[in-house]
Amino acid sequence: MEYDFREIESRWQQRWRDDKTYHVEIDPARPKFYVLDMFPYPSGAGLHVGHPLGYIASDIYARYKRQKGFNVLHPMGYDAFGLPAEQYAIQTGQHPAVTTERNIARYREQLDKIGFSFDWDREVRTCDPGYYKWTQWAFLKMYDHYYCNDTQQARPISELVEAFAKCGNEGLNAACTTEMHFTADEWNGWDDARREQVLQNYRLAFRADTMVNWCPKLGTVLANDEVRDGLSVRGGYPVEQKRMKQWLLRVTAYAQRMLDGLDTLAWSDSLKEIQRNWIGRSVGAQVFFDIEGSDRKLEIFTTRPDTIFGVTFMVIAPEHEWALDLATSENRAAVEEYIQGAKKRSERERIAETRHVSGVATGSYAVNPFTGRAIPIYISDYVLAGYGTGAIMAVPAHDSRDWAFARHFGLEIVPVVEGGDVEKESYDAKAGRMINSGFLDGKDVKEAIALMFEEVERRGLGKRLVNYRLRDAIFSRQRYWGEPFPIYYKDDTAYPLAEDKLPLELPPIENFGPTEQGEPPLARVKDWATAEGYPFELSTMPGFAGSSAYYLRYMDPHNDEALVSREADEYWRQVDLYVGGIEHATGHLMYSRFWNMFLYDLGYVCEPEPFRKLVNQGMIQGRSNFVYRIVGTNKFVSLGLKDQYETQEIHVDVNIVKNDLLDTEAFRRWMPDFADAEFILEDGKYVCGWAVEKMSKSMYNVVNPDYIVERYGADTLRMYEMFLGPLEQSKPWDTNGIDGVHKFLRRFWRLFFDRDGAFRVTDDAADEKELRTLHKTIKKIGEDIENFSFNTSVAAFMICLNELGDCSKRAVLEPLTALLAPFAPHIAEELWSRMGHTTSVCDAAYPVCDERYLVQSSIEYPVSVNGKLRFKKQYAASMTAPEIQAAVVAEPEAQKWLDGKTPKKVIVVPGKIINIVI
RNA sequence: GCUCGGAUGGUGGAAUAGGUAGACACGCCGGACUUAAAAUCCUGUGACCAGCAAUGGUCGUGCGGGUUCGAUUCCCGCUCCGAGUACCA
Repeated sequence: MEYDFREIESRWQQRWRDDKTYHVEIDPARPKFYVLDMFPYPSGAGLHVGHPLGYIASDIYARYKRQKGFNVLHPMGYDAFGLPAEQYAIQTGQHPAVTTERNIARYREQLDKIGFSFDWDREVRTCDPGYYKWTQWAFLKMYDHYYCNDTQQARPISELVEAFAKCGNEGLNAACTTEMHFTADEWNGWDDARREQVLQNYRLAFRADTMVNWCPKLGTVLANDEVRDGLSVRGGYPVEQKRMKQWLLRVTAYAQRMLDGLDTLAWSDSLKEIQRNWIGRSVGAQVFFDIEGSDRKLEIFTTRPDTIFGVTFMVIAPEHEWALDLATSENRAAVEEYIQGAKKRSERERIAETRHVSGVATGSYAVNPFTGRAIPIYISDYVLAGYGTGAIMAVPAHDSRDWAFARHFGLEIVPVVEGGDVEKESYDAKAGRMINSGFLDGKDVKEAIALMFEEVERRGLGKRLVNYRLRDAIFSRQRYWGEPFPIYYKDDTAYPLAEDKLPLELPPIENFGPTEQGEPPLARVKDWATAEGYPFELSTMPGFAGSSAYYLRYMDPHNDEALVSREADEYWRQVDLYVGGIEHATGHLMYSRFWNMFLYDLGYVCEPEPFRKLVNQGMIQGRSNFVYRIVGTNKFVSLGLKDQYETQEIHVDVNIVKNDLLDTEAFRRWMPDFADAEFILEDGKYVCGWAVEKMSKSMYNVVNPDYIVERYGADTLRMYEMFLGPLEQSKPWDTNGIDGVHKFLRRFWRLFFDRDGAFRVTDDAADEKELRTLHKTIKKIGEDIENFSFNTSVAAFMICLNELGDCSKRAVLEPLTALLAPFAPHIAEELWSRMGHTTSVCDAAYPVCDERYLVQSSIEYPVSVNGKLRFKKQYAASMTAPEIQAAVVAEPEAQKWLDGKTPKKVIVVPGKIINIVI
């Protein structure tokens, strides 16, 4: 009987649907396990063979855990709001809701064919009003809270209002946009609008006038993680800096907790490192420098206070608010020109000119508080307005950028750390002996930093300060296809919508572009206002809003009363295993952690961290094939002969190439141009060239999982994707080689049936050798799954089959079928039921490894003489190292090499190796 | 520039508390079955040298050193590739 995977797979997939095999409910009697995949954005192109990689890995793990007795939550949904659907809508006029729905249906169809154990009753879609109600709800909660630095948690804004009325903001230690000071009398004298303005300074979701990344082509602002190299991540369009009034989330308030939390997570070191760099904590000193002829003091931040004696000038950013004020009358024109020039240049141009020194003197002077000398203040765009205070103390001797600037403008360079030649280049040393530094002379750098912190504080020049690179997240997008803000305006003052009015549903529109006035698409909606006529916010929320708490919603997806019930949250708690791409390291994975910590502060969730263990699957690249056309002809020459001609390399569809051999007939049919193509073959074959490239339509290297499932079956696809290589490694998809895995499944199938198709599994007792193979395999597969080493576990199955030979004993095949079930669930279900089981193999207990069968009675030792392998010898496993030592020296083979001499020493590594040193 | 990874046969990849390098698979060579093909099965397959052969020897995990009886694994110095980040003071 042949292995008819098509029939088997479709029949079992139907059964699983009908029986709701993968439906889960809270079960306090069983331990829970939550396995989550990063949910996909349903693009119009559908899935290619790379997308399911992570889903297959997590599915194997989820099924394994279920067999181990866990109540496994393994849901799936769609990140359905987003830019591509909207861009498509602008071009075609098709409503994003329609195209999104269509794409989701296509995704679902493709996913179903692979045999995942998702509980589809728990599906969420971020664009469902029933879902985004809770996205809006969380936003309102953030709007209604501030961050208290003393207690290190979010607190209700009402507490602030109370405190302000009593004693102003004196002694308040809260996260805020800008430092401000006011008294209770002042507060009580202000009207609502003014008070609201002050409160916005503290709210965790707030509106502020800040520099934002504006992408004219997309017509929207973007968060920092959505911009790379001055271009938008989506689309690759130029991004400029612009001052705009926008909604933001105060993620910076949680910087330290997000940093500390990393230590509690089972994430890869590289991912943690990416987040640490993104948060960018640096400890330093805030120091105020006197300005000559002014009451003002210039505030700077430095991580190297030890080098203050070497400060010979200061630099402020062109955007610094004092830039114009500091310009003396004779320098004013030049300063204005420089500021204008800096403003005009885009972020990209600034990056491109990175090493080009430019700047202008203000004409003003500050005073070095330690040397007492007057030092000039410059303006230069190498100082960033957005980091620290937008002003620096320049130490040209020990900072390469300051050095280049000093050289360009002929400024003094005073070394303060011994070593290096500051005439040639800066000496950016973090260790060494201090010189030219008064009371610090002779001290070590580390010691000097500590002493300087004390000295700066003692003299009242400033204080120790921690700075973060992390910026608050810009939360509004001037787009249509996103969650509307539950915010309305009265005279430009924002007010929150009452919670019972949620969800505020996205109104239907027909034209999706921005208005002529450049307003977001929602401005086209008549009556986009409250019942009282107050207009709603016109922008919508960004992509990361809907994906920040979706893992919570899966726990309790149909709850109308809460994001997640207390009962569901306390049972499922957090994601135990999260599988997804590394590209979300600084976006989704940061925002989710922030969002979760906030909900934790408010007592809505019981775990501070959302994702305990995280595995990043590698990217599947494309493997392109090429044919070589002789220039000016329609003749194609095989790879090995192409150097004899002048050829042109042409991408060819990988689906008409097998094992790098071209199907020439299919090639002629592929494109009209090639219909009368001629071929110059080698050994009667046309061999194609190949290269690893990104998987994309234009390279003709996209492989559709549907095609693989159709030809080889879902079980083969699943196992082959795992067999391809280590899960976390990026690797090209190569359909060559899939036969090996398919062959394995067929061989496994044939152990159960004889030539005539009769079921031939016997109840004979398994022999010693078979049991040893079985238990070795049980142990290996179990360990491999725990380590996410799925490629070696597939190999272990193959080895097992090679060792078993033609074994058809139930005692062996039954546990092996259960073992195989997570990898190849369809064939396992079929064989499991053929063996007489009426319950799903999903619920079969994971086979237990009997260690007795792993113990060997004797061990074959490789024996080396002076490190070189010479012969092999068996010794009983019970023998001790000294016994083996004595025995091996007495062996005739050993005596041959010893030649009568006594060995210097005999090294015995029990169970491993013997080495005789002469 | 900084940070973090990586480099093993024709190919994908195994094996690192230092201990028989190349598991498993693809591909390829040869063979069986077949009118033939597909499918299936068996055998060989890192390179080089010697031998009719069984077999034996030398080299071999990016490069150069070191530690060790023994290094793909540890240490030092490079080369190349990939990822992240980038005037972060």
